[in-house]
Formats: sequence, structure tokens, C-alpha cells
Amino acid sequence: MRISTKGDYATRALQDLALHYAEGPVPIEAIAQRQALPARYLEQLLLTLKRAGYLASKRGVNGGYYLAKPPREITLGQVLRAVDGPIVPIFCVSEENPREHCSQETFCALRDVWAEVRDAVSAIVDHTTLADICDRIRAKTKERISYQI
Amino acid sequence: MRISTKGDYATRALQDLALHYAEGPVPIEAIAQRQALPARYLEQLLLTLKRAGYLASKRGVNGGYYLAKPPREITLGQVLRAVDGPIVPIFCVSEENPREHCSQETFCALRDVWAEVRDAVSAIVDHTTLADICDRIRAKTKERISYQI
DNA sequence: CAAATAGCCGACCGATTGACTCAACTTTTA
DNA sequence: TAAAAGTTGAGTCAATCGGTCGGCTATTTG
Repeated sequence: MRISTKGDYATRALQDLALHYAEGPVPIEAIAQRQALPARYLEQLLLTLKRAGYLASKRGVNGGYYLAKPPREITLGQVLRAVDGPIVPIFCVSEENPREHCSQETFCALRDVWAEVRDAVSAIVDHTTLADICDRIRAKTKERISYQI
Repeated sequence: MRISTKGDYATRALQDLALHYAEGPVPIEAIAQRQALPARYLEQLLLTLKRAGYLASKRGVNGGYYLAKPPREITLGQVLRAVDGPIVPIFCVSEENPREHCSQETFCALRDVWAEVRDAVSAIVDHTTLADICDRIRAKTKERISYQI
């Protein structure tokens, strides 16, 4: 049960873009620097996310990437699925076709457990938006500052 | 977020052994046949599970593997961890050391989400025992039979 | 218009790792 | 003593992952 680096990098990049929402386009290089990610690789991920409709971009000088929708309307689940495909712990419990069968089904109760796992994970990532992430970060930094006083 | 084939095979093998609990040792080949798993590969997994203390074995004619504890005392979580290591969606939220830090922590709220995911998955697999699995299968087959009447 | 900036595109690539096999050995029982 | 079955350690093989590169196109600014 691992989040791929794709999912990791993509969510981190979007977290970054959400924090800089409405500040105009942010170049890949800037995101890569702040989040310590390989720029050329990130390029691919952002392109995928653009094609999926979560990002928009502007070319040329002062260009870069920016969120195509407000942070409140983008969930982590959407991002993860865009770069990694459906959230499926095992082949016999696909998201699209939950009634798909596997040959062993009659004498297998594991399938139900994997389905529970899939639903639990989906529930979390599908209800967490980029705005939630921003809120949490702001709360954290505020807390940190008040401690320092 | 995938269950590896190791986890898949191991849990299926133990589901099988639980269904045949207290019937004496079951040879690898029998498990492999019933569950349609590669025998030589399964061999390795069962050995790991034995070393982890969940299985016992008997050599020679009429030998085989059997559960080292009653099905009620073995959880899916234990089996998964035995063959695949700790359930950790991403490096920065290890199970052993939940307070481990990552460099980006201050401006990252994703870590908390991945921790939620880890806990949700763990909760499911840690409270499901082999006995639960058996119960569910028995319920299913009973249901199936009553439908057929 | 030219030059610089920055996204777009597709190919490529090496290393890990995941899934699986094999040969040879030991133990046990019939 | 032969056959059955677990034990051990090594080896194979392909695919995927994580990442790079070259060169293109669009946009802006001087």
C-alpha cells in the first residue's frame, strides 16, 4: 500500500500552486525549487494534470502553471487518479465496475475486505480538497508563530 | 495504493488453511491447486509466515503447513506486514516512528492525510481475523445454497 | 524584429523490484 | 529404502518506475 512518487509529487505541486493561488502563473522551476522536486519530471506530471483539467498554463515570459479551478473544487483523489489511475488495492475490486467477478469469489471473503480498504482510502482522499490542505498549513504556521512569541 | 501479489497470495493461502484448520498439515501443492497459485512461489511466502510465527510445518510424507494459532488470533494486518513489511503509504509516515520528520513538514499538510490513510487501512486489516474471513465465507455459501433450493 | 523565457512533446534509458523458477538438501514416514 | 514434503539460497526475467534529453512552439519584452 504505497502512494507512488507520481502521486506524492503531483499533490505537492498542487499544494504549492494552491498556496500561491491567484498570484498569476508559477513556472515549473519555481515549484520544483520550493518543493525540491526534479523539474523535468514534474513537467510531465503537470502536463497530465493540465490535460485532466485541473491546471491551466501560460507560455512565454512570465508564464507558468496555475490552478484551473479554485482550490475548494480540487480533491486529492482527483489528483491521484489523474496521475496514477484508479485507486484499486487489487484487481478484483475495480472502482469502475464494483461488481466485477473473480474466479475464486465463492470461497473468498478477502475481496470484501479489499473493497472496504478501497472505500476507506477513497473516502479520505475524495473529501480532502486543496483548500483544506491550505487551511491546515495556515493553522500550523500560525500555531508555530504563536509558540515562538 | 495496491496490495502486492505477495499480500494477495499470502492471505489467500491462510484463508485456505483456516478453512481446513484442525484437519492436520496441508501440503503446499494442495493449497496452490485450490487457490490457483504458483506453488514454488507460495513456498517462499509460507516459509516467511512460518518464521513470523503464524504457521507451523511438518516434513515428510503426510506433512504440510498448518496454522500455528487459532484463526481468531491471526489478523490480515499481521499477515500483510509479515510478507510486505509495514503498512506505510509514504516514507514520511512510518508506522514504527510516527513522529519521524520530513524536511518539508512546515509547509506540508499532505503528511497528515497520508497518516489518515495509513490508519484507516490499518484499522481494517488489523481487526479482521482469519476467523472472520471463515465466517463470511460460510455465510456466503449458506446463502448461495438457500438460494438454490 | 530578435532574443529570452517557459511550456509542449516524444523519445529514451537505467536500475530496481516484483514475480517467479530451479537445483539440491534434509527430514519423516510407509 | 524410496517417496513425500518442507528448507535453502541462488538465479532469471520482464515490466514498471523514476528520471533525463533534445528540440519544438508560443509569448513577451526591449
